[in-house]
Amino acid sequence: MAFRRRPDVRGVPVSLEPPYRLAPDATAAALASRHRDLGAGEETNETVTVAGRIMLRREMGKLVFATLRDSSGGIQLFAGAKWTADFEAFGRLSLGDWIAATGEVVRTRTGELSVKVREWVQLAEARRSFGDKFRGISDVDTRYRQRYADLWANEESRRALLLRSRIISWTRRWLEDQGFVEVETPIFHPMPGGAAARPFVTHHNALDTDLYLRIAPELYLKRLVVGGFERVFEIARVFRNEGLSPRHNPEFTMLELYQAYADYTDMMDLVERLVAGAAEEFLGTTEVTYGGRELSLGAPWRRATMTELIEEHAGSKVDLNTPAEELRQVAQSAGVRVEPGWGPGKLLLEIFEKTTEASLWGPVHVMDYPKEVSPLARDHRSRPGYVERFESIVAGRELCNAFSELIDPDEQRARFEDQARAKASGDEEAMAMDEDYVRALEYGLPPTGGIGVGVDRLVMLLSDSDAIRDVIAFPTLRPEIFTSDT
RNA sequence: GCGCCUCUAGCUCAACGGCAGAGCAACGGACUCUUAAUCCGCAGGUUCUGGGUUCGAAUCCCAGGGGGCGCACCA
Repeated sequence: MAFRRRPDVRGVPVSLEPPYRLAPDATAAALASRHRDLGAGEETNETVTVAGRIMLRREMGKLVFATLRDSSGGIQLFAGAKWTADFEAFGRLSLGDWIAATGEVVRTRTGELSVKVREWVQLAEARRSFGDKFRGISDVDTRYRQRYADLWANEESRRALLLRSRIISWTRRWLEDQGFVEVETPIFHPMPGGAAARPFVTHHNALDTDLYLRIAPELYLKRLVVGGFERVFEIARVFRNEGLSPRHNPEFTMLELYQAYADYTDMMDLVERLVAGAAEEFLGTTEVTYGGRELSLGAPWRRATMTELIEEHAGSKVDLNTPAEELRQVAQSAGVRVEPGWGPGKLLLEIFEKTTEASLWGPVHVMDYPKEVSPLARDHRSRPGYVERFESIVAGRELCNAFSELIDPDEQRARFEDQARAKASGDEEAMAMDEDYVRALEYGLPPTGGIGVGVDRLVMLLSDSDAIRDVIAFPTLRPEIFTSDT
């Protein structure tokens, strides 16, 4: 794409060299609130320095009005030949230029709060245009690739990223207030584990060994619980080598936390309080709309078992005791491509995902997954063949995955062995035996509840975004090919 | 990976087989209270790329590239 290189500001440089530092002493928002009562046509003696980008400009002969925007909002600059230094040059500023302006706070006769510019300096030139001054940039590719331009041009983009920052910060405080300790665990893993996903592989030269970018921090966080951190959490960037979609980015952020002495029902309470609390904090209500559809995030959320939900939505009464042949038939008639190695647990999960999950709007905790598909969760206390695991569906999507953690080292070893067998027979996402993790469990992991929450999805939910890319500053894209005219 | 859609001026979009256009931005000018200022003027193109059909292609066809959406996979 070609760009406009500004033809030297009509031969006269607006300023020779931007300053190295400056001290703006007012923001647009602060001025607006401080001078709310200033009447039209009134002037103050208060001299301020504001800084930001020129967004709009209206030339009126010997007067120039410009709209300056800083991170707090916008304010008008009011320049006039009679009182503004370098007035001619002021009128030649481009939309998008950064400037600092000093002058008195006034309200114009037509009622616009303004800084009456005495002195000003150009801080940076915008050689490229920010697009249509009214419609901004809407080309999706340009928006994500040139996020710096998108963020200036589109209020919605800014708003989503700001909300992301605030949600993460609020979550951190919220957890710390409850005694959780934030930790950092390795991103390089000698073997991928803690989730079913294909990893990215890299290589360490000095150790001459392959390392995997983590697909989940889970196993390290539980090692920390073994080590005595009774309540830990990590806001972890994780990496999964899978397809891109409006809801999937290869790197995404997961909040994982582990709480000793808790079980999965405690995790249900916790996620309800987290999501409802964040909604209350940032939207002022737990009654939200997502994609035009109503959603009530207030606790408590519905709790139902996977088999109950299948019966409700698919009309099939199936569970782990259903004869394998019948399960296979139900799965096939639901459109699942059944593979030979699948046991009843896998079939049940597939039936659920195909027939039921998409029609759930939520919020609902889908409880009690088959043990066969949950290698890290503890056996259900009363339902043989199931584990104490739940996923919460909110706005039709999986928001979190949690369980009463498996704490028995022998059972964990057996589960890993099953996984290793699945991997050997071609399941690329199956886990491998993690000897060190089993060893950690042999030192004793107390009963523990754990949960992983998709942070990007939480932000999407509260910002009413339908694309994960909207809540990630720099989403993964195919690398751009640069040519001479880009 | 497969299917469908899409790509025209810096930006947002028209033209849909018959002279490539508009608004905004840019550039020159007028204007002492504008608010997407207004007005006058001027300039701006490998219509994503390559090939084909046609008297004639931005438009139809084929191949490639970028992007979007859906499916698959997943959170």
